[in-house]
Amino acid sequence: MPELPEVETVRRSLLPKLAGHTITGVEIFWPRAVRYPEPEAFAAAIRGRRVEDLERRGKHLIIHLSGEQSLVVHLRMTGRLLYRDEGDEVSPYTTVLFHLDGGKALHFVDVRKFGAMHLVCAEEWDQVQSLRGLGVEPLSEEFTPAYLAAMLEGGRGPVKGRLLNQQRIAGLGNIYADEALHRAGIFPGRPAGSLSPVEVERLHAAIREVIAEGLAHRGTSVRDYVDGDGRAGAFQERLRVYRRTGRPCLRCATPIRRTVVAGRGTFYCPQCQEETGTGAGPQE
DNA sequence: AGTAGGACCTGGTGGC
DNA sequence: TGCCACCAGGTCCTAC
Repeated sequence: MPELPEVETVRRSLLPKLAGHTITGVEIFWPRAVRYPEPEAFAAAIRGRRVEDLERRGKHLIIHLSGEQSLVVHLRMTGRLLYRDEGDEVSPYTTVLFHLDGGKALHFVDVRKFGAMHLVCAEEWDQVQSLRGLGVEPLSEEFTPAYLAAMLEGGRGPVKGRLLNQQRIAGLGNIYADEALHRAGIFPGRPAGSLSPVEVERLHAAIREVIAEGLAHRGTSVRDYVDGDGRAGAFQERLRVYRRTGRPCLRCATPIRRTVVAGRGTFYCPQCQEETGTGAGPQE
């Protein structure tokens, strides 16, 4: 689920609720969800810690705790972090349950069980492999057209593959990559290095635009995603290609197609996103 | 170097 | 209606 806008929405919804709570205990129902340290050590180390702040990096949610420890959570495909009352129903898909003071609890619910968490101090940061060498944040000042151009330069593989590479840009996933490429009028399978400077500019603007709009609508709820209160997002109503196979392109009415690019289901408009890449771009 | 393919899990959906 | 492939928003590992 969670790409950057979804994880950021979870962060914003949880911060005012979690901040100040002390973790009084933890129940681990699916030990593999706890990647570091070992589950027993994890449980012992997290008990008594107070939540100080919540940060996001790429698709990671980082819960900063007292005592210089941080809980790094990755929701992967179906993970949900839910702030609940103690005694509320616990879903059978709950992998880890944190008990909080004040009669509250934080449930990590994850149907597909791909979600993972690490409890690390500053020196152990490298234990979280997916945080190592993470690329730039797409809404940061570092992410410029020149950065995007350098990132795509010389690439013979599909441009979409580069957009999904977290070492280059942190936080883009399958939905927002497809949406950005459609808005920029670029076929996802085009070789990364084949984009003209004008196309790179358009793609840069489109990436920032879809991420910002996704955030403004509190994320995309296609299936599982909800924020820390269990509320769905609304950006799915504004998707222009993702999961719209056969339905008319909102720009030119050509039926949207599905294909596979970089191993991922990929949606595009064959009219607005020409495979040959003439550079003509989307026609208004 | 970079990319493709399988693995990790389980449930929902589209097509027959 | 019912069944069953196929598909799923992410990342990691291995093999080319």
